[in-house]
Amino acid sequence: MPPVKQRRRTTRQPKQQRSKAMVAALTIAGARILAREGWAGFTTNAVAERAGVSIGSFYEYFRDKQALVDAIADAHVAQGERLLEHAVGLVARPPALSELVEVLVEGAIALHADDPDLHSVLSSQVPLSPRIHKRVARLRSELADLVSHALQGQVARPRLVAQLLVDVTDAIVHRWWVEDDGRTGDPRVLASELKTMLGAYLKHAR
Amino acid sequence: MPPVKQRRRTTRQPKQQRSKAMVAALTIAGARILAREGWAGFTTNAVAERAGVSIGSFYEYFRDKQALVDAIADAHVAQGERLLEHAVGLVARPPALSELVEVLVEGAIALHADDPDLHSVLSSQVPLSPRIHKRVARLRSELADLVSHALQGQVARPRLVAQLLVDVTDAIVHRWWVEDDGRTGDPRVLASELKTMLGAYLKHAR
Amino acid sequence: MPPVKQRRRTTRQPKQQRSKAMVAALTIAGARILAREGWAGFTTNAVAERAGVSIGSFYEYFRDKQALVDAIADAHVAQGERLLEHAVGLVARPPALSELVEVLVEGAIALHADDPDLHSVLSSQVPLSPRIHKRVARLRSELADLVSHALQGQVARPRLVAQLLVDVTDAIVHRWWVEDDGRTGDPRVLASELKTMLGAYLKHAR
Amino acid sequence: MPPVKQRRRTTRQPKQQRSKAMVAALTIAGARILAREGWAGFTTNAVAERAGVSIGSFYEYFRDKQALVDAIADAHVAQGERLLEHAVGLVARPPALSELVEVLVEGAIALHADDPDLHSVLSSQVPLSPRIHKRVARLRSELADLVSHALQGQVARPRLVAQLLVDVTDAIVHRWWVEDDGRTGDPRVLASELKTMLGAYLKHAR
DNA sequence: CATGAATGAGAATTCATTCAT
DNA sequence: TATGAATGAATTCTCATTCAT
Repeated sequence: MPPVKQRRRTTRQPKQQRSKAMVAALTIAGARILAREGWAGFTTNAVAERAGVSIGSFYEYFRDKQALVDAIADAHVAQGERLLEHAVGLVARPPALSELVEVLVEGAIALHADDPDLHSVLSSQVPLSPRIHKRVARLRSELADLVSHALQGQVARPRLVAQLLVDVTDAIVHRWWVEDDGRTGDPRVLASELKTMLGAYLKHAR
Repeated sequence: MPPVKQRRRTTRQPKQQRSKAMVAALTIAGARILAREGWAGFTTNAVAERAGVSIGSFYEYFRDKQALVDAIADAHVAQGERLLEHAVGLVARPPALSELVEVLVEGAIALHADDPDLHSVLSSQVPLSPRIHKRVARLRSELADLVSHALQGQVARPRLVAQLLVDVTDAIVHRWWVEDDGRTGDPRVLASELKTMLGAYLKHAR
Repeated sequence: MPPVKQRRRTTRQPKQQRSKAMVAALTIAGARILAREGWAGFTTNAVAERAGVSIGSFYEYFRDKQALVDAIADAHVAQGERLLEHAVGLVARPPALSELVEVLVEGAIALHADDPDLHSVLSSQVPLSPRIHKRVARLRSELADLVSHALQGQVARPRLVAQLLVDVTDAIVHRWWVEDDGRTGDPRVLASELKTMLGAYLKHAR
Repeated sequence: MPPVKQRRRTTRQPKQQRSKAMVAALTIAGARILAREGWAGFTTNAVAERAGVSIGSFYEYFRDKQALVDAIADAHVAQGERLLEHAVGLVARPPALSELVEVLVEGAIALHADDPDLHSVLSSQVPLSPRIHKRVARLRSELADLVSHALQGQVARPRLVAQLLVDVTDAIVHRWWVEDDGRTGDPRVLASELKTMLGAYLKHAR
């Protein structure tokens, strides 16, 4: 990006600034309504009102309702990506296998602990566009690549093993943390047992 | 003006042949629409039309839209229960650990291979009543009991291990067969690796 | 009516017998529903069910819903007529003015005490056909004639006075007994004062 | 499927000019339809169409159909209150008994001469909410208080007498002017006789 | 650009009535 | 005649979206 002159600092790109603020306000308002009232309460008028914006402006910034849904989902996934990047930064290179399991499971839990109501509604009621599904799939895939890299030389077929680790961890934590009806039992105990399972698997795959 | 609610609303039980046929036709039509067009296309008028029945008849047999949703979900879960019972019947008593893993994973796959589009819509868009959630939870719980019983004396804390086996298998198969956008890779290969993982875990837990 | 031979006593006019029973059952069932659930709960299917008759038979005996409403109203008015005839039979000929007032007011009260819920619904919610309105008007008119006759020679313009007596009594008792929201006060005290008023009027008109 | 009820439902207060005009247009259109076609023709779509407004706008200004009914009834009662206040203003303080009777009867007639078709439908077909019933009861009660005050020192038990005067006058005029099917006779003649009756009563009660 | 009143297609549901058996 | 399953027009109400100001 070419350096910008110091002049006109206070008024630079007022349109884009304003636009971004508007989009952010609507996205946040929408996420809140979705989390608190579910899909049934999520109407464009309700979102605009909560964002303190006219319904006309809503349609200035979003083509239609689905566009807002996508923006909310995008933001949620992006937040997940950020959490993940952060966690990855904390890991020793290369990590010990036991550390890998620990980080994977705790990372998944942290991920699902972030705005769990929104996460729940998003995954069980909201019609997400294929783009969002792809993005989530890509995120998992990249994570599997990372894990695969860490497993190089330690297990046979590291990519496959990595894929399994990531998918199992995410799927099971999702079920225990967001889908459960209180039937399954203490999720912390289960998570501990999950680590045992993954550890045993890695030891065996070595 | 909607009349004050105080009708007996029998919604005549489907005792007669004809009634059963009607309920079946509507349930099937509804399931087909749900599978093909998703929740958005699932309107009472569309279901009645596809079933070749008047909208009035729809409400003769179902109290309201939710009742049909429940019937569809019930039928789907019942089909799952039937598959499960069948699979259980095929298992040696007591099964070898390797057989247990085999049956669990293949059973889960068979379960999710049954009308996967419907299964997908049902689990990600449709507002299911608590009764259905309970029923699914109970099904899983009973399966875990079964597995737990088979593990008696072979592992420490069999109920916990069984719970983990069942939940992991179901969650991961659900993801691969129902949620996946074609990113993950060949699910058969993954399933095979899953068996390896569960086998390693059981061996370790012994 | 020509004398009927004694033969075929037990089976005479089975059709008309049955028909009358049917009409009566439906009329009574309809009246009960109207009284208990109001106009909102008064559906043809509900009436047929309560009468233990199929909806098809309903339409065998009544052209449409309005015909049943009219039958119910007719029966209610007829019951009123019967009460009136009875009361008239008890009155001295000619009655003293004070007795006349007494009988009028107490008669009106008795009239309104008969199935007051039905009476209330009939007069404030149900769309009655003009025929019924006419019949009620005629009943009042005939009563006024009766009263007028009793007043002959005792007051000037007896028909006018009679009309006023009848209308005032009926209107005010209707208001106090069926329309009142519990604001007006003790209706027995008011009724007593009403008699005072009517008495004073008759004395003055003499 | 009707969304779960939890909206704020402001039904924006008619603060602005435009809003008031809208509410007025819908109320008037509703009153016209009620008067001309009765409760049966009174559908929300018919009202909106007659008001030259979309059905959506109807629900922007009225929570539901009952809210419009209430508004129409409120407006009708308010008109009655206005007439009454006006009439009261014209009365000498304290009025002679004969003037009191005159004002009461003529006031009641004026009241019932205002939109008699609407008045009729409102009192015999429309399901009015308790609030409206209370308001009408209060209006009568206040009128009785007024009359009672005027009767102080002129009759024994003025409140009771006042109550009777007001109730009789209102009930009988209601019957003659809005319920009558042309059977009763010339209402003006009857009204004159009514005054005679009330006058005789008051003279006697003195 | 922003506003928010207005729109109207569309969804759920009811119930008087019919007609094949 | 009796039955009652079936019908479908009609009704209430919602909410995504537009457009005049």
